[in-house]
Amino acid sequence: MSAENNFTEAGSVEVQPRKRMKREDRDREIAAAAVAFFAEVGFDGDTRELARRLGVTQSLIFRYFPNKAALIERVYQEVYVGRWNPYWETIIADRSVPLQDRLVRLYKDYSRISLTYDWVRIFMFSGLKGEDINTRYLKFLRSRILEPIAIEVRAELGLPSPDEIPLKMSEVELAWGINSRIFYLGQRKWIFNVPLDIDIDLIIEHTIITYLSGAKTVVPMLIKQD
Amino acid sequence: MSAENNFTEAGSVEVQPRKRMKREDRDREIAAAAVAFFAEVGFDGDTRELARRLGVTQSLIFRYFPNKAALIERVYQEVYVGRWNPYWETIIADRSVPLQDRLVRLYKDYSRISLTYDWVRIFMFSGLKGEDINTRYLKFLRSRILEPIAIEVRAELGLPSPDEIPLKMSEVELAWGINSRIFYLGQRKWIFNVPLDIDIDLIIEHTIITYLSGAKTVVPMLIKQD
DNA sequence: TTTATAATTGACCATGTGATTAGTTAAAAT
DNA sequence: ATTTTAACTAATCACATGGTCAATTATAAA
Repeated sequence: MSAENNFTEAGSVEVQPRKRMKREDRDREIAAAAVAFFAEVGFDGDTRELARRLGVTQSLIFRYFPNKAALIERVYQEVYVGRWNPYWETIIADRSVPLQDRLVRLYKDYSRISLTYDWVRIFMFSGLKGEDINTRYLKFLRSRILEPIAIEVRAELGLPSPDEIPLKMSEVELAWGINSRIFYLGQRKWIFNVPLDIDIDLIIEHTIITYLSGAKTVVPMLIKQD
Repeated sequence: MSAENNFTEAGSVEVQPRKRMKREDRDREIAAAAVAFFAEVGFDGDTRELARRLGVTQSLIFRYFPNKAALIERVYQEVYVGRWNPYWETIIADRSVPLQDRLVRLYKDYSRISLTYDWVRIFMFSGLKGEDINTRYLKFLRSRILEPIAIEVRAELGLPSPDEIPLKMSEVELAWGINSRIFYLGQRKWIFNVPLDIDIDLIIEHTIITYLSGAKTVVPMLIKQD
């Protein structure tokens, strides 16, 4: 958003896009176009085609980014770092709201970011390329979202807190289940071209219900095992 | 497997690999190497490097495959078509075995194929490339595995059969949850480089329990809705 | 209006890559 | 042994791609 500055007031004349832009603006424009472009064709997409889409010469891109790798690095920043919302981390622990509602709210909001075309595809392209950004992101996700969820589930079920019995890895694995479910929706839609027949928000609700219902059965088992 | 024909009987001398192979053998050798190679680097991997790994000239590859696209097509055949096991389809409907056991058995076996390095990565590479093989595969999976599972769940819960009340899309969506969970394990391991802390077979068991437990709660709700 | 600044371009280089083809040679057939 | 077959190679083409740099020109400052 905010990429458009050619607003047209009622009755005014359409403003032609500036031929020459301020460094900052052009920089942002290139970055945004790169996100969309690489999301579509992958990081092997060539810079000439990217330039063509920008209506600009290829050499201009290299006046804004020292090389292609730097441009790709910028794309990662825009998509992963730039779109993380710290609010997600706070929802989870708010015990004034029923756990099921918290999780539904969290994942409905999270999916608005992470189930976009750009996000899903770039995540896979970078993963397949072997970039460590994915590893780092998922570690972050684990500590900020999944482990907190596992802790809340303990409380919800009236089980001992992690202080008394440390979180088992399998409890966290269970929480991965939610994420895998959500992420797979994005892959079906944006990568595999398999339509989702029903509303995503509804699937999220079912996913949470299924998770909590399963946790109720499984987590007590897990804790008992040494 | 079966790529090795230089078997060495006890005491016999190591047989040197033939410089010139029969068309059939070389054909299979190239195809196998292509699977491994493209799984690693993606379909933009160049044929010269592939040839180097085979210990062969690049031009030889083009004597066996008319062009690179044909080689890639062969890779799809090897990995998707060639590794599907019809036995999976029969397990599901065998009501002499408890449903939970059937599903655990099915997915443990399925995961031995679909959670390999080659399978997972090529699936993503081809998906991102926009090939329709993924779409076709997932449609196949849906009709051969997921819908049958949803039907068995109806029976298990003593609910009306699909003859009386047709399967809801959301019931099938629920079954997608199993698959997404399993597939995500493969992605974590082979793409995102995030170690799985616990045994895959154990996760599969938990996944099935969670699914069935969730289905018990959700499916009756789904059926009632018009 | 003129000058200074910097955004933008066009031509070019070096290298990589899919594909072709004429020739070479190991191995089977005679 | 000799001939025949076909597996394999070396050289090469045409084009694509990341990156460079001197020249151009829109825009703001004077």
